[in-house]
Amino acid sequence: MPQLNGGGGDDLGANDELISFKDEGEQEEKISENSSAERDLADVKSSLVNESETNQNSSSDSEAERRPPPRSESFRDKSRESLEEAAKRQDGGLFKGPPYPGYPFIMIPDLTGPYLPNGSLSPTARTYLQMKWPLLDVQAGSLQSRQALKDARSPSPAHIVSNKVPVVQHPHHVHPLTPLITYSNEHFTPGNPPPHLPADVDPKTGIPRPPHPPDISPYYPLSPGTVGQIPHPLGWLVPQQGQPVYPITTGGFRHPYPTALTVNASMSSFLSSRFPPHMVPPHHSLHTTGIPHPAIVTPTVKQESSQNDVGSLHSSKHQDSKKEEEKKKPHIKKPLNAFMLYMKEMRAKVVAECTLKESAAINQILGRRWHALSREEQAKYYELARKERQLHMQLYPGWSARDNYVGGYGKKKKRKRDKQPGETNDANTPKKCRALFGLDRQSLWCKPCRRKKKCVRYIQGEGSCVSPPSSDGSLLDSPPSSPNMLASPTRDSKPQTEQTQPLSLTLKPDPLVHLSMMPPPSSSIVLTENSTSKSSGLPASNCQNGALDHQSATLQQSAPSSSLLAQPSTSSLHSHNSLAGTQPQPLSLVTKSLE
DNA sequence: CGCCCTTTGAAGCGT
DNA sequence: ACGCTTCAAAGGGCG
Repeated sequence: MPQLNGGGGDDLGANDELISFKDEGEQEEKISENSSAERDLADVKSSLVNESETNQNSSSDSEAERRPPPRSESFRDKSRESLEEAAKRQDGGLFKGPPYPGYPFIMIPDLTGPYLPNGSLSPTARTYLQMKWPLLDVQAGSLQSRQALKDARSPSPAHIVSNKVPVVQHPHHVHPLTPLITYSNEHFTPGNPPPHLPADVDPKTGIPRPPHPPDISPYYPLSPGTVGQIPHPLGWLVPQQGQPVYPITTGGFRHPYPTALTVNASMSSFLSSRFPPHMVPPHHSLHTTGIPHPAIVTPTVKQESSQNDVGSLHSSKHQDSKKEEEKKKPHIKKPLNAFMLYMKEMRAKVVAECTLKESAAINQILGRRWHALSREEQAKYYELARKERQLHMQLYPGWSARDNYVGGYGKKKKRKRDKQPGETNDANTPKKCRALFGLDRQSLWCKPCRRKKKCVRYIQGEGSCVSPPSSDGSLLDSPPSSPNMLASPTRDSKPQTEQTQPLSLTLKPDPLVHLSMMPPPSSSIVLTENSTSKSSGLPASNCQNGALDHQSATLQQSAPSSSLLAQPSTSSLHSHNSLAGTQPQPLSLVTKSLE
């Protein structure tokens, strides 16, 4: 998808979002209404204002409503199933669940509406939201240098991006640092405005904002009390006091982080939100080279672009010195993309809801959820990601993803797995044995997998890589994350925002589901997830999956995979339904053979 | 200790 | 232009 982006992704922007949406929802768009991309985005963004309403309709909200009682603690105790299975089971409960009283993080309403007690926003909240989107008025100014670079490399019209972001509908005066401000204040500002900030004055209008009600949570997780605890939100941001969020290393970059930026309160708040206070080193007396910011990691992994090193690093010819230098260089991480932001935000919730802690499993769940998100919801994250990139760009003008790219020769390759390109993406591509069967069922793994403990790739007919007896569902809903399987279908079925966003929408069609889900769309999710969860035949996940009727769930679960794989189209949905009813056969792997 | 797993998206690299 | 690869987060699993 990203490739589609004509700009090459440099544009930071809207394009990406649009495209991604387009791609993912290609069918959807055709089916539903092929509103122009621009319009979509615009709508999405403008609609964000009324997010509360939207959210209420969204599955998430309903999910919230349906959130079952506290999860059972048993999950962990159970024999550990495959990540996938675990994910599925856990996933079942993800969408449900009442607000967690003790939950450490506060989520912003618009994004996490579903998790709000009532799924509704207080008037204030709305106000807050309304102020959210005036962001994209990015002033090319500070970005120019960097963007110039980018432009040089790629034709992508960064400037256009900044200007074009439809979101710009805000009439407000734009502060030079607007991007940051909006980014931070409006997007990330915690419910409690930073102490240093004059109450809540709208940077643009100068009019004091209504204080954010406590219930309004920051976009990014932020410990409720932490804000106050932090002497100065900027503490770690401001050079004098500490380190910029995206610290600028002495020698790291040609253009040190603009003072203005550092001073920018909003920025700080953003940063603090982006990188929650708890992440901030307790002592704000961080030296400039310190690595207080999560984005900057002590370079175990050195940064390669020597060009970044300014004089500070005497490009000594000695390796030792080089190493030292390298060590000195902070590792500036890539800005988080939309999904990463989403994960970051939601992971805690997922973890909280499920006892499951394995990131792999959780990520699977998150991946599904991501697909289940409505465009609007995703748009938010895309937008955030865009800003993130912008911010990152501003902070590290000279930084390039290349700096962290270790694919080159002689580089310590961090290569993880030798997965075939598109392996995960390929709908046809089965899950890896480990993912499929889990550690507990290694007997089912294919030989290579067993030997290596690491699944190379599922080979049809090979070894015992057979679809799990009852766990059929596993495969099927197995990482629907695989775009082909779920993503596209999902999108297809997903009619725009209004529609609920059950995890695997494709699975929804089940008549049963409809019946039960009539009221709140979310219910569908519940069903699906339940089905999946129980697919393994394991006890319901502790993630509160009990709600669903097991039988229906069971039926459902088996079918989807086949339908999905065979036909990742809306039609599949229906077929699947029928199938589900009549033929509860585990097709997980079988499907593959079909192809 | 360090990589793997897992997810999506962005971006670099190679052809 | 296209496709593949790497890296972002995260934390348990595993050699």
